[in-house]
Amino acid sequence: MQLGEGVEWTLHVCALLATLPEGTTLSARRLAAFYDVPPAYLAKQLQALAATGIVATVRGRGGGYRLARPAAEIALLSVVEAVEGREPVFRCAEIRQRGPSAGPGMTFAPVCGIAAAMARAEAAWRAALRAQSVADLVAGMQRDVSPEQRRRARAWLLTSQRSG
Amino acid sequence: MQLGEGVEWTLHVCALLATLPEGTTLSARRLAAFYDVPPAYLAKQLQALAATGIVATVRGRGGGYRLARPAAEIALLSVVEAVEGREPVFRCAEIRQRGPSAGPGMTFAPVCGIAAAMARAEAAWRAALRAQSVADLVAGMQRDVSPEQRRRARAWLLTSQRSG
DNA sequence: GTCCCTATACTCGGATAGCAAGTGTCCGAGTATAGGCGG
DNA sequence: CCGCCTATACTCGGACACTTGCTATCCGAGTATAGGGAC
Repeated sequence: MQLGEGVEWTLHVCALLATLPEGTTLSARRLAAFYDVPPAYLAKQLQALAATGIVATVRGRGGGYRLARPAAEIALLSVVEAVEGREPVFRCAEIRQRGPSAGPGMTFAPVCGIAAAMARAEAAWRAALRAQSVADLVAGMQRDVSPEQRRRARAWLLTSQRSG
Repeated sequence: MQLGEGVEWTLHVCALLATLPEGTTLSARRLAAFYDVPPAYLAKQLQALAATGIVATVRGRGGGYRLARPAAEIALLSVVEAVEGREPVFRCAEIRQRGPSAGPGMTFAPVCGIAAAMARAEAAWRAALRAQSVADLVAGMQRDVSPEQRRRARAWLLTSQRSG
């Protein structure tokens, strides 16, 4: 079981978009060049973010993506769910109700105990993701990355788009 | 992202094996019949459990599987890791170090902030799974399932193996 | 009747196909910009 | 010189191939049992 690459990509993108000046956007092509990932595939992942309202899109020449709301109001859980879907990680097929021991007229507990146990763990995972926001990521990066490197990245992002 | 069916199957199997009398075993064929799942595929999942020492195997006629240690000492995390693998759910490809902004001589934080955030969530998930044991599953089932149904299932499990 | 031997039936274990979902790509719809033209 | 029109270039968005890993299966290795035969 593994999360798709889109999760890592979109989280990085959200953190980067959060540092943009107001009213600015970044195109999928430019973002893909910045991270050296397949442009078309990254665009597909960003579509999912746009569909759930995490990022807003500006179409046409000079358009691109920007955060739809403040970074502090975007939980990591929202991004993960947007890309990976909202369905639970553990799917209960109710095998307890199958087989010879499950004859007609048999009653079962409303929810399978195993499904409940897995759901508890999953709830802890979701709670941890819900407690962290994109703003936290930005804060962490601004603490870890040197100012020189931030300046360099910012300069590249502001260069003409023909260099991509 | 979804866990394989093997997780649900093996958890049910562990809970069932925990209720067996000492010195008894259940074969993969019999377990598959009990839950109405593909026998060969269930056997494959049980191999993973045997490889990590969760269940012990008895080969030859009349053999089968039994728990290798008390149910209270088998955390759900052990079962999940045995079937799904120990690799982290979120894989960090270090895309922060790629692209044009990552020139030579650039230094990065020891761990990516995004990877750290995802690791925190995953740690919460693992902790919740580690805090619950197979014995807890058994206790929950004995509380929810009616005695009549338990008797019926037990009777089926003790019947001759030719009826499979 | 008792012991031993053999054949059997049942078990686990790993190697082998099929399929779904994630991965990657492409082309069409849409829009702000840039340039040219007319007034 | 100013405003309008058109062509363009760039953008997002959804539809179409490909690859990896999950799903499912089969056959071989191994062992306790059951039965028959010899003593």
